[in-house]
Amino acid sequence: MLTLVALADGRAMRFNELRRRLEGVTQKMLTQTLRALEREGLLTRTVYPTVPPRVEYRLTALGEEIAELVLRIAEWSASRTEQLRAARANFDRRAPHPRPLSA
Amino acid sequence: MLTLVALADGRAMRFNELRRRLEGVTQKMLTQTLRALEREGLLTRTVYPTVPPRVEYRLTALGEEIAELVLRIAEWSASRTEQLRAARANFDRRAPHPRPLSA
DNA sequence: CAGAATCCTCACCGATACTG
DNA sequence: CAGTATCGGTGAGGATTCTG
Repeated sequence: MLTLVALADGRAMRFNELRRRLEGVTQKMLTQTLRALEREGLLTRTVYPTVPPRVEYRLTALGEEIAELVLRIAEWSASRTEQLRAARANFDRRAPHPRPLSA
Repeated sequence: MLTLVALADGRAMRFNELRRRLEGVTQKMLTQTLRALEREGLLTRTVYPTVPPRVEYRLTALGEEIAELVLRIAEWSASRTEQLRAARANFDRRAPHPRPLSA
């Protein structure tokens, strides 16, 4: 999801560059996610046989299509953070059916 | 995700009705998902104190906003199933770096 | 730099039984 | 009907180490 957003501007990005942009993601998960997206045909992985190695990831046409849709959701949720936060606070305050963990 | 899509037409739906529409979902997961969505303020849960009980779920205005965005992604992926399938097949055939589990 | 390999934990989820 | 409660396994993912 956010990996797609990080690439949504159409630029090619290197592995650690992505990793920095998606702060908090582990190397394992990023690798795994990129492989999955590559497998779906949403991005291409290009290895330049230099030393040190350089690997670039770039969205395919297919990838850009869905990245745009995902981006819209990201923007929507960013624009609604306050309402969402308020809803959560309200829900937790009124603490419905399953009794909360209030001792 | 799909729970939002199932409610995207704006109708109120009952628990087992949703469960049937989302075939494969367990009762536990559906309950859990509905609670989460309710907590985010994306849907309302209305209990009619009849016997047997009747509980209706309906998207809020906020929920309809995001449901529409999610619906677009669902439609997109439905429209691209063949390309996605082909990409997967191709990827698996060429089986990149991490050696596949081919014995 | 861009990973692969290994180990290990715990929380996710299914299955099952019970209830107002 | 619409849940809650409990148990148990399993696999996702973190941490760490190693490499071309």
